Amino acid sequence: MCGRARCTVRVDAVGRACGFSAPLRSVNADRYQPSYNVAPGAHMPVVRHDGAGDAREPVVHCMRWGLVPNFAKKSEKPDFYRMFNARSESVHQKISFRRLLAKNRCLTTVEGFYEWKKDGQKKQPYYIHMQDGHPLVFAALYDTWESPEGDMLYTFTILTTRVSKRLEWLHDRMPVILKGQDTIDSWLNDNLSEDVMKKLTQPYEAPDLIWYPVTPAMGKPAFNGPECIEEIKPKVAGESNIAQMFGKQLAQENKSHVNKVMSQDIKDEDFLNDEDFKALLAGMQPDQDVSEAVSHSEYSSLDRLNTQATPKEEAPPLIKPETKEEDPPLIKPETKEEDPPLIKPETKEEDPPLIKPETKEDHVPQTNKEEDSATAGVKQKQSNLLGFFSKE
DNA sequence: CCAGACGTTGTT
DNA sequence: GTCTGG
DNA sequence: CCAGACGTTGTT
DNA sequence: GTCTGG
Repeated sequence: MCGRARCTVRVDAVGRACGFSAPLRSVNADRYQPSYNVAPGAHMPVVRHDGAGDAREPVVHCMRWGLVPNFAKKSEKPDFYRMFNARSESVHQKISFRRLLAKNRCLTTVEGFYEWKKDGQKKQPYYIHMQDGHPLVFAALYDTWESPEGDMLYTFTILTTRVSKRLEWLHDRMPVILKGQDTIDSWLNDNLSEDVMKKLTQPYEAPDLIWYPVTPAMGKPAFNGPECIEEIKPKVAGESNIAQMFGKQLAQENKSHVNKVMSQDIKDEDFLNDEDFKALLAGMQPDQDVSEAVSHSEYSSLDRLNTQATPKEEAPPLIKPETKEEDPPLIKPETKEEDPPLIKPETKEEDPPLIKPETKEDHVPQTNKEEDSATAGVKQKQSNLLGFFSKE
């Protein structure tokens, strides 16, 4: 599945990432805060078609992740976590999604997403992304919901599918990644047959989708800087020492067949690098000044790629997830503070202060007051097609 | 007819 | 909105 | 998705 | 465990 992502793509690069050569009009771009750790509820750039007939055109519309269906009760707060994913296998038999298939398909682009793999008690997050740093294009559906105040809320959900063979050891679901222009166009334009649908929702198998472990600190949504995607050495039971060496070696082998994806011309400037991001946090415009940066964006961090980043095509998982668990490493790693002893010593001496030390932690942006924008509501003109999705 | 649900994970 | 359950 | 809280009384 | 918040 997909419940967390890095979304730092610039709004003006989203269209290109989806294969549009001309710049796209944008809607509510101001609400989008690029982040290395977006969760449902956040605003993200989405490409959808707006208008009908001759006026029909693709736009980059910043919407909130997590579908709030049109019929949601106005009496309660919108819940962005209930439907942030939609299973592609069942999407046409689910009431909440089926209605969106004809006219409300859209795309969203992220540089990568996170999955947590449980290793015993611990959960280790991994960052999954294209080896060359290009954004991933996800298939998505959007809907609108009118708030009690009369504002129109746009939300979307990301389609998921079973995982590719390669990703199997990590997880069992993954987002529907559209690969290639034909696939993207197919999803966006109004001609979906069952066959096409099936083809589009195949799990992404190519070896240029890679992953590595990242700091567990990114589990906290407020931890949303570039550190989120820094590779760490997994301190995971069963994945240390030998396994790591193996992974490293394998990753190197795999480096030999890196291939380029899509024929588009995506440049460094399309991504927020660390400098841009810091500037952004500081309230500056990413575009102005901010050195020329570039230096160590995607690519330098890619050089540090190692550890079982890329399991082989059909090779079984390097590390058998179930096989280990309690296996002590051959060589005792240096003192791990986190290591739970077999028997819990009661040394746990956390004296609760009478008064909670104030958790200075968040500077979380303000609440979004979905104000009435000049945006016209979508004129949904029902039209032809789609007798298809009435199967069971 | 009206009322109520409408979704995804992951877990042992 | 649209489907299921009573 | 993960993180963090999870309660009452009565008070200035 | 279960709910809320981001």
